[in-house]
Amino acid sequence: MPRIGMEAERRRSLIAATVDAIHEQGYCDVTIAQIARKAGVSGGLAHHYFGSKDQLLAATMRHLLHELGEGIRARLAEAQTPRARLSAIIAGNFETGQFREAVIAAWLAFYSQARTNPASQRLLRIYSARLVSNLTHSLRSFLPLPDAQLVAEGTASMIDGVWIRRALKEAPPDPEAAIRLVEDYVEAQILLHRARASGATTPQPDPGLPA
Amino acid sequence: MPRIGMEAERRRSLIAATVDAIHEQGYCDVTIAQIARKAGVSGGLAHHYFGSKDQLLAATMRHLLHELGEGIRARLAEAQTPRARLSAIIAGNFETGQFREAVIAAWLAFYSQARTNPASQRLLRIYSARLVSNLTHSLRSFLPLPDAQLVAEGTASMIDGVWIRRALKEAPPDPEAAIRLVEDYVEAQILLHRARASGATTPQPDPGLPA
DNA sequence: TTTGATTGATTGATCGTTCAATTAAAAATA
DNA sequence: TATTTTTAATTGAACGATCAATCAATCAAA
Repeated sequence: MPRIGMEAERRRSLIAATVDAIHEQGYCDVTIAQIARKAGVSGGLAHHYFGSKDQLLAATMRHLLHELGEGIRARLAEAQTPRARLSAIIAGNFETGQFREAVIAAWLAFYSQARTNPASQRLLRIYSARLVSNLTHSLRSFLPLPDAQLVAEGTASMIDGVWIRRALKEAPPDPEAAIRLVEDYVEAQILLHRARASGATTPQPDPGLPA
Repeated sequence: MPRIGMEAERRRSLIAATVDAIHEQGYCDVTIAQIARKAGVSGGLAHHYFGSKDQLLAATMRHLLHELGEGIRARLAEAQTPRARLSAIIAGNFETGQFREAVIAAWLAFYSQARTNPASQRLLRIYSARLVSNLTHSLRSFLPLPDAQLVAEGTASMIDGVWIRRALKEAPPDPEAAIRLVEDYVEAQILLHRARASGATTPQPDPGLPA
């Protein structure tokens, strides 16, 4: 079998196998042997190309981040207006291929793992900061900076929340419903903050009882 | 040392130690020995009271779900109006004691683990369904059923999203900022859906380019 | 013949789990 | 009260299984 120039293909299939294995076995219980078998190679080869289990998992995470980022970047390049840029970011986060059960399982695991792994944490923070920054910038067309920052953080939270709640559902992912939920948030927030700014008497949330 | 009636105390401290250990080591790398040491007992005792590592982790999850549920129930009992009930649910989800780094780490791990563990999945689904049901019921005072259901799902997503994004931050958790974000969502959604229902010309989200 | 790809048996360490032995509080007995 | 017996709590050493990582041997394309 040994043909020349196998490395790229092996790396690709091992990373894909890692995502599937996490989906099926769970991040904690996944073994190199399972991943390798799924990729159709021996366990030794995974070490040969990635060095260690940790590095394979890290490479998988970088791959997912990269794919998501590329998808969003492509959509942003086509967007003509600030409002269209907002929609591009939102839709990019729920692109088919990303918003799949196996990928969701991997993301969840990485979020969990990033809490104790500095390298993973750094990656996620950079991605998250860029997302919020992009959102804030586009929102500035509609809102003053403090409001834009608030809504950007809210939008990022809503996106992550829709992702995480996917992990609990049985029905197949519904990107359109997900997008609608986030778009509704953005739309309503723009209206609400504008109304507040214009001094309209808007009903305030009930503070409830003190804790 | 052996005094009588230690079981309740040991169970409590072992569960507390489990949460802390997950926080420090990460769910995957946590060992019975570490948890036991943190609780000040031997590894054997953890098995004596919980049977296995899996059962200890499951008990910890049930404990967290129970605490969160009790907190919300207490707040709901004091709420007088539908709007106050909404705020009670939201505030309950960010109660100090729940909205802590260690607890967040544990929740994240459980969400990830629930994907492959049917028992954990069932627990999370039941909790999630109850949350959405409570939200929907209170929202019915402001919105027709389909809208109420949508906003309830959105609120649950926003709560989960704010939680998960906590895991990425460095600064200590800020319950008030978290509550404000979710309250803003609810408030704005009620206004938006009412405006749409009353036939007002509301700007629609930019559909963007087809995927 | 050379070279990179690939394997699979092996190793070494880790960790969940078990269990026989030990401790000291509580209960029973003298 | 003093002493013995009982009982639950607790330990820590030992076992067995799992798995990441290594590496010498093999294979086939160049």
